[in-house]
Amino acid sequence: MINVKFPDGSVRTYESGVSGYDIAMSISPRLAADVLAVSVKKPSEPETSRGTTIDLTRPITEDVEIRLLKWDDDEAKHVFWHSSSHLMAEALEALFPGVKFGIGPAIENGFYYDVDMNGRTLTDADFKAIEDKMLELARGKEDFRRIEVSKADAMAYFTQKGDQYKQELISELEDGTITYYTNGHFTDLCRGPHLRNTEVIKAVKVLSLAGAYWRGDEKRQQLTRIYGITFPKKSMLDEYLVVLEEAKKRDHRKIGKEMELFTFSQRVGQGLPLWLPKGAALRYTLENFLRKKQAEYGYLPVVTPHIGAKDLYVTSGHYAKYGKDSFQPIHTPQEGEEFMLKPMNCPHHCEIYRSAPHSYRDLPLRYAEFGTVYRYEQSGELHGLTRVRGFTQDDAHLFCRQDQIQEEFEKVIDLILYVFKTLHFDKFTAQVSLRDPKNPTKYIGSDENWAKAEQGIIDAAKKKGLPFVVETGEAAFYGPKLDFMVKDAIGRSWQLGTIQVDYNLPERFELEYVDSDGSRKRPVMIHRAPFGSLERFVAVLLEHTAGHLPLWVHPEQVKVLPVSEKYADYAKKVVNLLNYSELRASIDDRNETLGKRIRETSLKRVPVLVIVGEKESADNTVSVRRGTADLGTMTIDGLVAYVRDAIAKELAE
RNA sequence: GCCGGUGUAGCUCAGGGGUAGAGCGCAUCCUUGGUAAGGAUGAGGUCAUGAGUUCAAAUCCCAUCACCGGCUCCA
Repeated sequence: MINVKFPDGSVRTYESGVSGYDIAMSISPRLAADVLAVSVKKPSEPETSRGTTIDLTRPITEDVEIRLLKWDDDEAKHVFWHSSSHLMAEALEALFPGVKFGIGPAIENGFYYDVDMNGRTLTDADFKAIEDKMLELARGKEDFRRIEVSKADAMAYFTQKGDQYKQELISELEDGTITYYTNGHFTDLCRGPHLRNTEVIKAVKVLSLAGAYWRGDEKRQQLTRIYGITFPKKSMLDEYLVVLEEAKKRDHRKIGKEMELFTFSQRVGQGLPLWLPKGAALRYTLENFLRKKQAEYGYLPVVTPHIGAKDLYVTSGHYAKYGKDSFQPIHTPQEGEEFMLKPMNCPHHCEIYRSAPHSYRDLPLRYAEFGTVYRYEQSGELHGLTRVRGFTQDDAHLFCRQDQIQEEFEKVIDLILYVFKTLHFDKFTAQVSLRDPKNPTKYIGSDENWAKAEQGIIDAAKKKGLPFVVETGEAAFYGPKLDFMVKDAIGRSWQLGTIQVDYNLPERFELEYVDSDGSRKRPVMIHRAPFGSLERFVAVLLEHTAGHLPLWVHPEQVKVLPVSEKYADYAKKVVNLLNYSELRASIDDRNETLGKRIRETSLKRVPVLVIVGEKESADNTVSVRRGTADLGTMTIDGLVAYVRDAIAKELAE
């Protein structure tokens, strides 16, 4: 007999070998019908462990804590979608005999399977057939059966089947640990866990196709990745599709067009954004906000040119690393003279540091620049404002002594958190990016410097109490990073703020300061950018707010609507007074009905609407509306005070 | 760069082997309005670009370019 402890603390006793499904049934058949998988945690596992998810049908043979997982648990969804990928594979095999399979995992929303179609091209037109087949198979109530196999048998099976991808995977597994899962006519190499059977899969949608390199290696075969999603209820699928549609409405490319913030021109070139007047206003507001804050933090603004001699980047090491994949050198009438468009600001800032000798007393020095840089991103990578070929970093480089790193680093974290907080980015992830020890040629600098830098970042993040995830192999080639990642409307993660500790560029540029004992020492460099880039930051800000920007950054804070053209002069006077008070206001005196102009102003997401007519012009007042709320009549001074106060409140939050 | 898709008016899109449509926007006129779409008239397109098939191509084929979804990459 074994003891099974439930999340509410109660304990029940069962025969050894009881399954999760049996346990659920023993409580209620209704529960058993809803349970998709079970999580078990052995007493030996640490307190923090979430337990291990296993098949509902697996025998449990020792005392455990269990959680019966239903759809609302992420672990259950994961099992559901993983099983769905097997169901899709079965459908694919039925529809396209001879198809070979790579891997087919669950993802955050749904699942995919990578398949080799033997040269056949799948298109959207095939989706319906795949969905129908999946539903047909699901209705057949196929059990998922777990089978343990020997490595030799597994290899023999997939060799006979001619699936080289599975053979490769098996070759890397240890004998005795290999399992199959079979549903219907489809058997897959798989660790599981899976659903009991396919019957619970009631709604199926094949979403999209993509090419995906086998094992993520662009030198290897490209497989067809088929994305799909499934649900236990048809209505859930419908809801999901609505949510997807809604998310698309928050796409910054769409909002940017609607709000007239930025555009692209094929003539100017791919990935080179053109900022329209309103977009420029938004950018300037963000820049000035940060300029002011950075001044408080002791940053010194510098300005450097958009190009630099090629040798500058040879010195920094960037040329060796990225030279081939960059915009190529600019030639001059002078034979052999070459310049590069600057792909980053650090080498220029290093040269500024070198322009004069420095005492230990001068440090830290914090050079800040909104530096526009140009990177020849692969064409397939370009994406709205989030990935472009010309962009402006809110860059700064801090040169400090070894004993100052910790404090400087923490102050940078404070600054970034301040920026994020002010703009209500509360759902960011802090990510510590370390080098990949298996791939040392990707990096420059000594092991010792790397170890120091990596430890410094981790210590600082811990000291600030910042929860972070560690990603190995994500470091820059000259140093580790602490990145602040934020998701866009459809869940893609983008790096915004970044802090990097760098022992390598100071060495390559032979930067020095004179220490208290008169000896020459090497400063440490911290690269940092709270926004990351203005372009990407604006993009993510637009998606987060769906374009309903905070008043303080909004490029069009107030729109003044005269009731009829008789009051246009008064309206202009109001606009002038607002502009004079440094508020961004404009008039809409088009020959349209008031109702229509109100509608359009609202649709354009202008936060404050001011309406003036006979009454207002007679007694020097305005009628104010914020969104859909009528704020009544105020004096013009009262309006200025109101808007200023609203802005101050936003900035203080 | 790779896989798949898309490209028709400023925007959103319909159409489709016999030389082009809607709504919105824009212009002009009427209307002079009180809190989410007033009316009329009009301008605007080498149907992304280039080559091909055809008596005839915006439509079919190919290439190129750009964009979209992924993959790879991201100093």
